[in-house]
Amino acid sequence: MFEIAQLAGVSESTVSRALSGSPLVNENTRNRILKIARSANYTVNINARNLRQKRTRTIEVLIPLAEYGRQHMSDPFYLDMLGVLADALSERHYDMLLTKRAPWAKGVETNSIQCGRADGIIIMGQGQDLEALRNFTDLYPQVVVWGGHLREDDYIVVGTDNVAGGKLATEHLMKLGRKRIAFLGDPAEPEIALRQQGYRKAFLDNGIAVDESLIFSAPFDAREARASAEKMLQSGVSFDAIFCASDVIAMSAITTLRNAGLDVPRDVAIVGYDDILIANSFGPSLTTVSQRIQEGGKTMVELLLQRIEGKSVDTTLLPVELVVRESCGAP
Amino acid sequence: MFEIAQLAGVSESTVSRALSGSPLVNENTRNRILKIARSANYTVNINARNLRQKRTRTIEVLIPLAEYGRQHMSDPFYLDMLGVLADALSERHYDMLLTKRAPWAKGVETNSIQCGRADGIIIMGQGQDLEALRNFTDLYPQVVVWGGHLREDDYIVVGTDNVAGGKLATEHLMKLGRKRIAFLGDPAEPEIALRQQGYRKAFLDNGIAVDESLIFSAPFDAREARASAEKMLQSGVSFDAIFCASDVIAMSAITTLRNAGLDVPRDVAIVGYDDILIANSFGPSLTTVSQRIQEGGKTMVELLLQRIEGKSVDTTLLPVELVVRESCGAP
DNA sequence: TGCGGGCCTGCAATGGATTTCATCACTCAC
DNA sequence: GTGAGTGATGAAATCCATTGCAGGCCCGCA
Repeated sequence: MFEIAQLAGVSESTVSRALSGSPLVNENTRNRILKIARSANYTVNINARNLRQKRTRTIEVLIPLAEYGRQHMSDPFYLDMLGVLADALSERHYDMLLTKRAPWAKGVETNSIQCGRADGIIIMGQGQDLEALRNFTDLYPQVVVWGGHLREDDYIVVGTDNVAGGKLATEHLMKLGRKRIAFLGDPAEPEIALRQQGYRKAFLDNGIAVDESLIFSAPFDAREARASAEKMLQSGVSFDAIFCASDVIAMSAITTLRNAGLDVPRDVAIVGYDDILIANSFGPSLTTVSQRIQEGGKTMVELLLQRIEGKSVDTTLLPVELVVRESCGAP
Repeated sequence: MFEIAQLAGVSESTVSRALSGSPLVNENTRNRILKIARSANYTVNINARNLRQKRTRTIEVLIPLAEYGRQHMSDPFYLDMLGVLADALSERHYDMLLTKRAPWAKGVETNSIQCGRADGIIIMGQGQDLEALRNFTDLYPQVVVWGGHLREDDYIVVGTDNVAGGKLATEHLMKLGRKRIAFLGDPAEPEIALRQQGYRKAFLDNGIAVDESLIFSAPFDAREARASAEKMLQSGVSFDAIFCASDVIAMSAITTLRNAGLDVPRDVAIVGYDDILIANSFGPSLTTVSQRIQEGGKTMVELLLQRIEGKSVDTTLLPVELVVRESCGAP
């Protein structure tokens, strides 16, 4: 920067101001400096700037990513969300640091906010350890969490109204005349538990008793969705519809049922949750509860940046909506 | 850090050395300092460190991510790769900066290497503008590219032997006795072009003329794969097998064919490319050419770090292998 | 002529760690 | 007893940009 200052015949202060678009510098001076900087192929050093300004314009995003060792598949939902977040952040000139491990995990001695690597964190999903999350957000409030709305958590949560979503999906199947509607999903994940709650609510509100044998909620995640669907079949329990807690689960279920010679949706109707893009691309396409990924991602970024600026911010509950994607899935 | 030094009764130099694990500091002193630092909840400021050391222990990863505006879907292949990269990088104590836009794109005035944000860049896919990529890597050699092996490019490329892979896939279909094997994929992407080359080679090497009407290579990408498969059907060209340039395309094709009442693989056998995890989870599962995502991701990280350390490094060609995932797809 | 402002610009302090070089206390060998 | 060698620590320079404050200049107005 000193050299640029020399070339332009001004001080470093002026160069700095010119490059950062400060209104304190004269129009002509600025243009001259900009031209010189460009021709010298000069860029300000981000680290020096971060150090001085005590902020990094970087947001950490925490995502459960595929684990190849154990052949664990991560849900394409995250890929969609990542795309939206990348757009929303870059629009506001923020960078995105991607991480798999939670800052409170064992072996992680510090976190990116504390050590000045990021200004805030977006956490995708509450995960299983709700208390660790709560402790962390108590210490570092510059956090937004995607997930379900549990009691009075004091961190900012963005996500759909999972109970309403679960109810919506289930009632949709009821309206189709389905009598034995099963639930498939792992309630260890808070969001899924809420969706299951919505499923139950649909029955209760319609004066029907919940048949517990129809709730398949043994612990599993997407990677085992297919196996679980097979277990459903083998269990001998009869059903004519399934509310699947995610689109990936729904797609697995459809495949499994079809392989078993069943007709979807004639024999068994399916509804999913998420509305991920890939579900459109091959099918059969789904009726699904939209997670409003676009809206949700943008909202998370907005709220986080507001909180970073010190504004007080409230948790956001996104309204749910049932969408039908293309033709051949459940009607 | 000054405060920690005070508490421990030593100088800042010593604290710094103790915290960074320098052998120059006495065992006892180190432990004392570590204990104090922990109890004071102190962490070194990353930006100051980066500034001083002129390196960030951060790698930028460039990925074509989903674009919701135009409903563009990004291939789950990238999600798998992201997981592997995240592991490989964190194992070596590197962070991952995720970006959608190429540093040479319009409106991007600088790049992360130049401004000190990252030590190197991993670029997923050569994309369409080969020259821009070449110019960029000429200026900044700390780059590894995932993609196809084109002539004598001087940047480091990691990827499977796409020609061999294409040939392998095609010959597999030939061995199954298929006579009219189609190709589906967009050769605008260099990797795909090479796979198509392999497809042609399979015919030539077996003394069969290539039927150009079987090559469906109109420009499109994964988002339109389904539409393209439909066009194939409507074209009236008869075929009894398809070599699809990616698993996503293959899955779309399978769906489309089945919706049209065809039996896969009896009427039409399918082979894909990538071996993505999600393909196992719902199906029908695929015969596919493995991209060795795990191996490839690790290799990219290794080579990049070596180059950053100044070692001279060579492009790596991963051998191809045909894998069959589960039961119900093409045999 | 003198004074209050407005507009630019420069000086110098600042942010927080790393690292070179010097120092100092000791030991050991000759 | 002296010099070399070793191990641990500290002082101070360095990385590079930002910013509060002070100052210079010009203008208008009294």
